[in-house]
Amino acid sequence: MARPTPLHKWELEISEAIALQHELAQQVILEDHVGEVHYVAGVDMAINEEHEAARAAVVLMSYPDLEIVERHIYEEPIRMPYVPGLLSFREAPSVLGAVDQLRQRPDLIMVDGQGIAHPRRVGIATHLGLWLNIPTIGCAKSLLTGHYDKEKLGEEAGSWVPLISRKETIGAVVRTRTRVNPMFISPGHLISLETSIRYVLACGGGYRLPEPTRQADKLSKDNTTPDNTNVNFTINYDSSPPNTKNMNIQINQFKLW
DNA sequence: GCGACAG
DNA sequence: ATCTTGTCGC
Repeated sequence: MARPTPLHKWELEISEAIALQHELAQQVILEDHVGEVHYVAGVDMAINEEHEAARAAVVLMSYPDLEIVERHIYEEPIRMPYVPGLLSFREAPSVLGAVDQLRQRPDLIMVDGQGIAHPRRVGIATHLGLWLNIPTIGCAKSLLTGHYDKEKLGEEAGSWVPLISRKETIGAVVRTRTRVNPMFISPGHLISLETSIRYVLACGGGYRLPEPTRQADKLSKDNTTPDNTNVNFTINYDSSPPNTKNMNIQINQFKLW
């Protein structure tokens, strides 16, 4: 896939990253700019503590068949610690490294994490959508911010309730599987909440996670040496070294929320 | 003031 | 995210 023009650099101080999110929030589009969907991609990342490496994975699937078309892995040194609200600065660069390897451009991307259901409305799904200019959906396994009526959420797959923050609907709590903990779905960029929910349910393969994200999750965690079967494995040995020490000191000096 | 806090 | 065994339920 052709590399998009970089929107900004990723090596930022915490205060700068937060300021950047405020700017990016102004550019988010929540109307549907989703064309015909033939390909859906799922992205995820895993950490190899032992190697201090981040392994991002992208799985491209046909839609609506949900057959695996492409699989790519991208590995590089961890560049940031995990800071609530700043996840994209830790994971997005690696994810982009994996997405770069796609031959076919996805019509829609499902991301593990929040879209606009974020304190500044710029979760990792939103950030990736802005960077790639491709519709994205945030598919998180737990809540970051917002509240919802737990009583009104049905137990059956397909039921959902709105996720509210500051009197606004920022996403939906969706039961993707009967009697299983719900997923926190929110639009990333170039898509509406209604459409986001529709595609998440349409990509359900009988598991809690939507199929594209589930496949990417599996691939990123797979310890066995990736076989050459539809998997491209790229390692960036000389990317910018981790600057986690400075970050850890900084974390306590800013209001992250 | 205290708690909450994607992965 | 990651650490971890068995186990309850459809």
